[in-house]
Amino acid sequence: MNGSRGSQPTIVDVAARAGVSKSAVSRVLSGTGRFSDETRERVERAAAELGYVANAMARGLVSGRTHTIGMLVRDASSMLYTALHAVMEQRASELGYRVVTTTGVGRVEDEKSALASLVSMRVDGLVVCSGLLPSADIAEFAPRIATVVAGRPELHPALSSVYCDEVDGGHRIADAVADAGHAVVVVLTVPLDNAITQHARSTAMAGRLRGRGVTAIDIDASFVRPADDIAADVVDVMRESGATAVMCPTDRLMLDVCDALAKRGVSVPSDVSVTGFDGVYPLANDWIGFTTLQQPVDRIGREAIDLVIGRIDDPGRAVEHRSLRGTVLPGRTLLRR
Amino acid sequence: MNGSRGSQPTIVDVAARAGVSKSAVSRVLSGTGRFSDETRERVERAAAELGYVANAMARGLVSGRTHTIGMLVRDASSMLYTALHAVMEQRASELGYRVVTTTGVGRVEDEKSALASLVSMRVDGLVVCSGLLPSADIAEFAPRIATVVAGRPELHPALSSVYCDEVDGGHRIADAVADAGHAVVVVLTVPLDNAITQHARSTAMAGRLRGRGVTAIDIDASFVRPADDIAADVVDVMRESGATAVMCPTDRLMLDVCDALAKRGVSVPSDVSVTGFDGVYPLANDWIGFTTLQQPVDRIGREAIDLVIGRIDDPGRAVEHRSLRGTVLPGRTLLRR
DNA sequence: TTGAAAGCGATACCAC
DNA sequence: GTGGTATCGCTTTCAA
Repeated sequence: MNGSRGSQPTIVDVAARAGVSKSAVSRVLSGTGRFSDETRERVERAAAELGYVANAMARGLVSGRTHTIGMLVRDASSMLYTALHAVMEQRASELGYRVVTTTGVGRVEDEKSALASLVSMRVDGLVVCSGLLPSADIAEFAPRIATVVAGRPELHPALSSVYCDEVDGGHRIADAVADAGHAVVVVLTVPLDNAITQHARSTAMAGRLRGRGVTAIDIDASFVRPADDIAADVVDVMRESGATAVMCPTDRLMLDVCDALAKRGVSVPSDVSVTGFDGVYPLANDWIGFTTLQQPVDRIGREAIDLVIGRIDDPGRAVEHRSLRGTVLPGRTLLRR
Repeated sequence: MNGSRGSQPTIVDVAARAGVSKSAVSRVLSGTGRFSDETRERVERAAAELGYVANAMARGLVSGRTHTIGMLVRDASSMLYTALHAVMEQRASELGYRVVTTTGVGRVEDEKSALASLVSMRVDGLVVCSGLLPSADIAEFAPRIATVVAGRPELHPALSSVYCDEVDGGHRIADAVADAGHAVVVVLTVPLDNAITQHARSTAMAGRLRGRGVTAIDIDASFVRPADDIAADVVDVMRESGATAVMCPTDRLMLDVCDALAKRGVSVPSDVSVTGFDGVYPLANDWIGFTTLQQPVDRIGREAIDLVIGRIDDPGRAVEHRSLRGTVLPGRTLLRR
């Protein structure tokens, strides 16, 4: 069967065309073993003429390696994951690996199946970037596949991880607010089961504020709540308490809240100061001017890849947890009182 | 060999544990053929106990189908591709397909190899989302794999495509500027070889302006030029010509230009009106207030998936080109003169 | 140096 | 219903 119909040419087609055995083709194309220049030339020409692309499945099936790292992201439209994705892709390619990405579409079940799908592809390593999936579901595969959790604090004993120090970050941005002289501050908090990272940072913010004698008022910012409802609460609380600042667990929510506040006649920052968290392009930009905590996304992504590949090369390597500190990105949305 | 070491359990391990043949396991797990309840129960239990995940490579090798759609994106950090990605993932999962994504890291060579890597995985279909890769490189695989180009006008006779009507979009946003009474307008133009889409839209903008008697002044906005240099040119041209508006080929560039202009003491929109193109979250947001042309990303993504899957199911299906119209998203950055 | 043959893990078609 | 067996496309011994 030659490539005349729909199917892809195989190594046998190339061998026939080149007039050599399929073993020879395999050696030439994978650059292993010995072969004459003549053989090499014939094989390469035949392969090119046929538009031959090796079947990674067959190859992986026998070699047991795919040179591929699977990346699970929570939400393809989140700028943070998107930024991580870009960094990892870059770093992996420097190290001779390919990255394939899958995502759940928001529900835990989907993420589980997305992860299983990566496992079924027998990727050499796994990088999980999702604050949603429970540790246990990830750890299940860790004994068999090099696995690293990126972007969330994950202290499971079987999983390595690289993440932004959420507590430190929450403290720093809270310090910025306290330093600016705000005495009553609204903190939008996210429940633990919504997103581990966001819960951690909002808790840290509120804690630090209180530790500094600032009155911190929590408002529930569960994912199910429309930003508009949250903004309504913020307005009410501001009226009752005289709060002068609002701290958000993400830049994204910050944007929605600013928008909703504006529609209720409350303008940022003249009526109220607002801070965010994440600090990823494009929202982290002077012109937009968000005051936020910038996560060290470049380092997180790069080190995550280095960690997985390290474990691929040496499965016995010890589990590591790397906590990286972010920095406050000053902007126009936080005013001195 | 059981799963005690690093390797994953196979169908043989499951069969042994369940005390049945591997054929039986295959039938139960894939739900095809007949089997008794007793068999099913034993197999399912054994599989669960072993944490068995079928090897997609072995499966794909024999079945010839992977139920996977490969998506090539230009740049994982571009918001437009990111938005497309999310929509496609969603739609594909509704239709029982998995999406795996790879990206080049900016260079054509990388994109070619990313594409080849998708082909080597023998994905059932291919969606190419990149304004960078030349048609010929994509078309090469089209006879063998269902291929659709999304997000760029692609009229190659072997490739189906879905895209935003760039010319219409350029006209509409230019009309908005002309309608607002601007008589001299700067258009940031991108060369054809930088990005086909951006070239098309900027050309359309300038053309329409001139057609309406507006003076359009082109400024080169090649990718290699820093936004700051572009902004410097804009300031010079404004001074010489009295231009009152700047049209950008993307929201992203618009953001950078606004920023650079602000740093030169030119504020938007009081000193100069600015428009963008793309209209994707998070920049398309009332609070940020960009006046831009919003691409119909949801429809593009959805229809791209429907097209590939259509061609997977029926390879003989005719090539289609769907041009979808965008809409002007009014904002605060375009002022009446 | 080269080719023949034995798998890799799953499916599908076979008799039983 | 069930279990053997050929097969998918490739890498990898092992002889020649």
